[in-house]
Amino acid sequence: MSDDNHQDENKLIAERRGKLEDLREIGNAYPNHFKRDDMAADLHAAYGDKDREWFDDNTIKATIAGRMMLKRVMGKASFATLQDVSGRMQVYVKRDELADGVYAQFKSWDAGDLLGASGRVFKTQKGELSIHVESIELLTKSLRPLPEKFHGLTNTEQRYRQRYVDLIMNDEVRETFRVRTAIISYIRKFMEERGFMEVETPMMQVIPGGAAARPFVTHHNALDMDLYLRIAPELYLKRLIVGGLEKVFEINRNFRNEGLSTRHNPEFTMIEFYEAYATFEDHMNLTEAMFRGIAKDVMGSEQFVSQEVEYDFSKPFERLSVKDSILQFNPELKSEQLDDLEQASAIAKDLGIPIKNNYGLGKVQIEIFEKTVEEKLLQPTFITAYPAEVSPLARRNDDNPFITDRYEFFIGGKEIANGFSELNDPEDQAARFQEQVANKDAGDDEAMHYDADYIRALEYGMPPTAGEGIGIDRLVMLFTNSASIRDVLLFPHMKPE
RNA sequence: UGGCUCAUGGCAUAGUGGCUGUGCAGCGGGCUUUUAACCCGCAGAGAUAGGUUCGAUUCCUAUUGGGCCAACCA
Repeated sequence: MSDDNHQDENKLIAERRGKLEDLREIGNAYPNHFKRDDMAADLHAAYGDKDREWFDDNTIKATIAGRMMLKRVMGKASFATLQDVSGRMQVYVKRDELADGVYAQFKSWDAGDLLGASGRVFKTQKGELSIHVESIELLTKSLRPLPEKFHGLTNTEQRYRQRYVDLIMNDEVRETFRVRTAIISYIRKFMEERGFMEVETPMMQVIPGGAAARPFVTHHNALDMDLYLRIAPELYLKRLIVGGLEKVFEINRNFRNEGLSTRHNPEFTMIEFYEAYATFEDHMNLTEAMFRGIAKDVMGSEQFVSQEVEYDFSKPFERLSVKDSILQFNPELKSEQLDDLEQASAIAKDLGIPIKNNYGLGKVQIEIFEKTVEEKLLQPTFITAYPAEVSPLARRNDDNPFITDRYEFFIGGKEIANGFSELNDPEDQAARFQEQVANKDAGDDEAMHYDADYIRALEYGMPPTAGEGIGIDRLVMLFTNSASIRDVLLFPHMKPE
């Protein structure tokens, strides 16, 4: 910003600073004594349907507080609109009904100032529920001008950088985050009702595990050692299963040192849960119940539209294996082609997928799946039978060791969840870690580390267990009809100004 | 990281190779039921750095920041 701009901005702020100076001379410029009794939404709910005459016979006193969003001065009387967290309430202020000098002060107050007002509830000639003010005071002076009152704040960058202004100006943004919190609250209750225990496991890990992703590195000074911000809590939660907690979940942030997009933020929220003596099929059912419950109990309907896709969660969610889904969306392909590494690799290359030498058949199949199927899975779909090669923590299928008892869950063409029956064979797990280490040595910096303590834990015996992780941000995007993950994060990651 | 695109008063927008308009907000004045209140007057602006040009906010290049797409991933 240029010096000129800076000066001009200061003109508006300087005007308000001058007003603040005057306030300081009168007394306490930042009072803290005001007690509010009423919320805007409660008053609307209680009296919104009364007609004008009703208030002649019923004197309702109300005391509200909030930010002045609109102000209309008409000589010796004025209207203003105060906004609190619940909504808006109009106040009517008359010079001759206030203490001496208060109306003159009111006229000097600016949009954005925080006010406290008390008076009688009434309806205006046009029928708007309002408060006929008997006393009003300034609670906090706002030094910076609000955005334009009709169009609000639309500049995307400023909305994200100064979310506080976005929240002041845009009702739908407040609503999105209210829904986000309601969904998380619902999920927490959903899990607790089923006997799951909420736990907290390390965010800073010596060995980052539980997913294939690049971690952030930080340093512990006293111990003089590098630590990794977790990419997933998985291996710690499964240690708790070994410890006998049997049903655990954690809702918290993961950190991945990858690119940003409309679906990716470096820190994002996941729920992971693990349940002893359950199978991946139990968890597909659990997931289905959870999503249906969110639609019904949080959003109010099993039928809704998000990003121009119509959903009806009263219908059962589809289940389809990786291979069958590829065949369904690529009708020209034959099953046998997908079972042969050379033929499958040729198909992938035709699709423009770069195939590395160390790719096995399973990896090639997944590449084909991601290229040709994933974005087309608009309706809720569990894709099952993931190859073991790309599932280093999942239990092998009893009938077909090439695949695992694993699924991913897709809605709107986006992966929302990933779950499987857990690999609890310590020797198989050790071998799979070795494969990951070999991949890492071959240059795959997203391959997993060998976690010897995790193997030791498995050697004590982890009961047959199933587990799942759900990306909360994407889930919230679905239900709030948000196109970008930034719209469901209060403070999305931005480069410094 | 690559492609496309955007950057004008506090906010929202328009136009232009030759003194940048408009609305809201602000300041002064008027107005005792308005609601994006209204009426009169005033003040305030082209991200940064270069280049082309008599002259650049406008054209070109680079930089910075944003958005979308692609890549990585969830």
